[in-house]
Amino acid sequence: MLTEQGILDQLSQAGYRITRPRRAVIAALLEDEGHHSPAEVHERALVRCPTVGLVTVYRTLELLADLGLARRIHTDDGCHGYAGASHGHHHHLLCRHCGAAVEFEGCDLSPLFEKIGRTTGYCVDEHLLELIGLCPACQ
Amino acid sequence: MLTEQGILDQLSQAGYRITRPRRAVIAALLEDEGHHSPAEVHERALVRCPTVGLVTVYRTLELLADLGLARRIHTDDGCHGYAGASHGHHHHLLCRHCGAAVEFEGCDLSPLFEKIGRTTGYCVDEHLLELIGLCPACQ
DNA sequence: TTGTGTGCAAAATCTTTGCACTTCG
DNA sequence: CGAAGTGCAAAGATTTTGCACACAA
Repeated sequence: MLTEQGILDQLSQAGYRITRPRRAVIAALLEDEGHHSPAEVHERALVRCPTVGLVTVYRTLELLADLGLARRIHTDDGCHGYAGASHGHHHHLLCRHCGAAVEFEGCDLSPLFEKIGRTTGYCVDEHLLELIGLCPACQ
Repeated sequence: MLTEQGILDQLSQAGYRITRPRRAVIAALLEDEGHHSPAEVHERALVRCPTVGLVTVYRTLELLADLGLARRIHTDDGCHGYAGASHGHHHHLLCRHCGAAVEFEGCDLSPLFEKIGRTTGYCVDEHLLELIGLCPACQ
């Protein structure tokens, strides 16, 4: 799990400045394990830095994601969500009928990636997995 | 694989009307294996129904997705993409740098699905897997 | 014929950009 | 001090909604 301090260090090492708005965004992002829209992150960040603008939140989230310090999350409800980079590698399980979404973890696809990598020459380091089925209530 | 005719039948059975714009959207969606933004689907649909509006594309895609006849796909580039419902079994390997896409097969995720099914109570019968990495040329 | 479906235009969101001012280093 | 970072306002892009007309069934 990447801590706030760890992220700040990496930002700094990458040549970016540590500012109050950035601290606030990072803290807001790490506040819980969920993923949040830029607007939600902004709302939380305001608590720590009352002057921070939504624009800065967008820019900071993009920066963090590009540096691998945060992750972009995509779900049916609200695309463009972000989560701390190390908040588990979870995927979504969707109910085709009622649309309920559940997160799950523990997918170990490394063997598959290696196999694919050998076959295609690609260096696979990221993936998107979405499962679709029927939830218990809809079966 | 759900065919255009199959989708039309199901729409009809569900009490929805078969119209030219809807046919055009469905055909556009099934035209290839990829997933596309509403705007892309619209552009393709225009070939078959020159009067179809973007709004109708949005509404039709939403309807199809709700009925399970199309799927919403989320990726980093362009959220809100849609694909034919049965295209779930074609997987893509994308190069993050040059965008090259390769298809691959032979993913055997059944053990994972069973495990997830036991844990969550869901009956998993479809999935979307997308791998992202660097192609040999870009490494 | 009837009411679902459609297109248009406009509204509501969401995201990005330009620019002068701040502030970290 | 100098350049990166910020906030504001405005522009762009995307998605939704209201409404009168069109057309499947």
